[in-house]
Amino acid sequence: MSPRTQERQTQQGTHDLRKAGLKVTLPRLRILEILEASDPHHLSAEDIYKELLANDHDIGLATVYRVLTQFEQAAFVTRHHFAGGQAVFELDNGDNHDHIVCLKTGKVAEFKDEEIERRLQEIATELGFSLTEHRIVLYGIHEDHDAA
Amino acid sequence: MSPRTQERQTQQGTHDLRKAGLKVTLPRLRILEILEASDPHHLSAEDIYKELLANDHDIGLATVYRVLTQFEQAAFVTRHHFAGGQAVFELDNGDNHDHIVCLKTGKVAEFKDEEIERRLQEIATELGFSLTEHRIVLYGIHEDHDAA
DNA sequence: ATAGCAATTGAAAATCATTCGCAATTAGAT
DNA sequence: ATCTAATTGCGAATGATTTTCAATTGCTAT
Repeated sequence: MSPRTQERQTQQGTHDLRKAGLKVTLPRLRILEILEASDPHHLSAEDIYKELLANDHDIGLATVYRVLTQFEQAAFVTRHHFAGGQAVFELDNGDNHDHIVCLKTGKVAEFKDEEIERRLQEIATELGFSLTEHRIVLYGIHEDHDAA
Repeated sequence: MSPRTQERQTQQGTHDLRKAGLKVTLPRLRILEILEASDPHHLSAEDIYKELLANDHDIGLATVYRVLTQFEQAAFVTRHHFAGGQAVFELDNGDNHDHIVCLKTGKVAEFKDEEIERRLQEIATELGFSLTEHRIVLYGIHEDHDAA
């Protein structure tokens, strides 16, 4: 990552944090940077914690969880509970895409489809709901799964 | 529940268990019965455990978890991780429907839609996946949420 | 029916992910 | 520079689920 990019991201992060009414602290900036650098991958709190340690940043796991929860409330990130275990987080670019997970490799791909969105909206309305959000996760086998 | 219905269900359960290569035990039959009786509601392991106790069946919570996991592998039940906390289970009737959850009341409604299914199939194929299953959860506010 | 063995169970301890309590630190307003 | 509320780190606590292990039970071959 170029120093230029780093700088721009940090400024961006500072701006986002202020907008959300969160103090600009090193842990928050660092976590934002890690999320940005990993985009569009999905990281668990533990992943982020390890990445912080690997960069000699002594930030506690509890703080990572707290910050991620705040980021979620501020709509910076989205929390997913795919299969089993721990939640994963990804930067929310506002496009609210959906996911397809390979059952062999665990790899996650993303997609977004107008037809689906429109139809889900209709369905919710038919059932008497005002739709707030949706989560779609497809599970399947990617064709390249055994091509090493 | 009539004795007749009870009997039929138990026989059915016995049959299902045998087919799945599971020994026919009282805990497994009782848990199956509770799932059948509650259909189509979603029960947590704890819910089932409490229901068992309420009926004077001394079955441990660990057993409930073990049995539910076995039932999931045998495709008798589906495990869901809606918002927060504990997993919930429901009998799998083979129709693989989807869910919409009210954010106010937590109530869950179900739906199934051909158009959605068809389109998801297409999307998976376009992305190079062979689709195994899908999970859709809509979150919204039901219009009757504040009508007491 | 009955003995034998593997599968199953209950209870308690262990584990895993996540949250909380609290004293020490820090960002940002005055 | 000062003050104060927000934030952090650490360890303990929590909640859900899993594991361990000895005791029990279902099924299979007498």
